[in-house]
Amino acid sequence: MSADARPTRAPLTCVVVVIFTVRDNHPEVLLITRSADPERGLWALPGGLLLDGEGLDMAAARKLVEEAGVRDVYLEQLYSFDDLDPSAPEGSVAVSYFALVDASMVRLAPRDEWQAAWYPTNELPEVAFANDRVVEYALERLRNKLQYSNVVYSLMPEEFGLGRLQKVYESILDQTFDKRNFRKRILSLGIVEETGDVRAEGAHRPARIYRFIRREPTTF
Amino acid sequence: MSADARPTRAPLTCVVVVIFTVRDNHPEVLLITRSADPERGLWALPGGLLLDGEGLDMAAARKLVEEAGVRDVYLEQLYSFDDLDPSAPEGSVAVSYFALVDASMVRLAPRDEWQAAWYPTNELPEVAFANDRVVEYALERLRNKLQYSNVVYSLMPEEFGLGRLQKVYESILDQTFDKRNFRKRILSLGIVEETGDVRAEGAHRPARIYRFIRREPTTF
DNA sequence: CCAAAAGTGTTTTCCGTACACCCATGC
DNA sequence: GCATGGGTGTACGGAAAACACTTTTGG
Repeated sequence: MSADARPTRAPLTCVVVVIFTVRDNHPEVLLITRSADPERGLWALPGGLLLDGEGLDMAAARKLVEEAGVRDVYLEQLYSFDDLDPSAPEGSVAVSYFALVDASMVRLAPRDEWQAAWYPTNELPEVAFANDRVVEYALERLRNKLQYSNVVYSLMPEEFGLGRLQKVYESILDQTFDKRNFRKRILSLGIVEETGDVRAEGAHRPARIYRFIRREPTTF
Repeated sequence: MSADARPTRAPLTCVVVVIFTVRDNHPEVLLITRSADPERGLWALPGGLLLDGEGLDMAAARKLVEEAGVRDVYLEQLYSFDDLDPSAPEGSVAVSYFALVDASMVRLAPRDEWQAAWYPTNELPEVAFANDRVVEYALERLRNKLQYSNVVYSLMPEEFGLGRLQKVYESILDQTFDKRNFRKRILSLGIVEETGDVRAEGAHRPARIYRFIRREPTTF
């Protein structure tokens, strides 16, 4: 834009997606073993270059389909990092996203060349490209987002009991809540409604089943 | 990253900076008339390509120095847009930033080739590259940020009266506050301290002068 | 003396938190 | 009958909101 001719840089731009789920009361992210250099063989977040004619959101959504087999889940742009791959001489920009998926909806594509696996966010393996920083940042954003939005819908099945919902909150925020206060808060938000059904899940009283009134992002 | 060979896209990546200030009880942004195609002659946000060896933050900070003559102000990455310049065949990614400057610190560089001017955020001229969307997004983020951080320090001079500070909050949030409640809230945050001075500003009682204890970003 | 902004406390409302017991079920 | 999670109401405390008058100055 300026008229002078200082040497400029055309960094390679790619997307990277932090796909969260909650399994076994732990927040987990999807990692993939890299099949190409650099960092071949290391675990990394799903990501890659944009296809021809593709926008950033589209590329991130495509990764979700390719790697987790899900679409129409909560997906939000996170941050653009310029320092994840110091090996790129022309510089690199990684536009990161975070996504929330219900573990029961996920279908990991069977692969010959590389593998995909869920890792608890606090027990990541060695990862390429400082991807642990990206996960950390995404987790922080997710924790904030839980406070003032309904995005948790994207981590839940269609129908669920409030106990299950509470466990998801507790897993991500890494703290426990009083059952009565939690229910009061959630119900007062008016984001869930009773289905009328109950479901027996074990050797105890069956739970009333709820669903989200709107399965789309809402800010309180 | 994948082994297949679908055609990929290497979008041009640039930075764009929304520089906010408050003048005359209005939030304003710095715009520049474009001296080059495309969109020559239209107003646009300061921005451009990265210089060789430069990171995103560095490029944004450089724009602040070049266009507003300020450094060490609050600067935060905002969002990366992929649809601001539909004319670019290879695609374009604009990494946007927002900055907060005290109007009295700004020294707009005198230019032959193009002009810079402050515009109230609600009275933007016709702008290039959908920059109005970027401004709108930045303003929203700024409004949120005011609620839970001290970033307003970057919009204020070193020393100021609480009435002046309240006006800045009111200008940006476009609402008025009760004077007593405002003062209570600010003082209880413990982010400002009295200098001990007072300053007479007009035909009324002089105001006690305060300063920010820490002129760096803090989250409440 | 008048206009203009500075400065000051109390009351009420609302929300978040703390807290303990009974219920329905499977085994 | 016992272990397990489901389900319920009340009381307290702190923060935010509502609200009106006096002070100091310049002109």
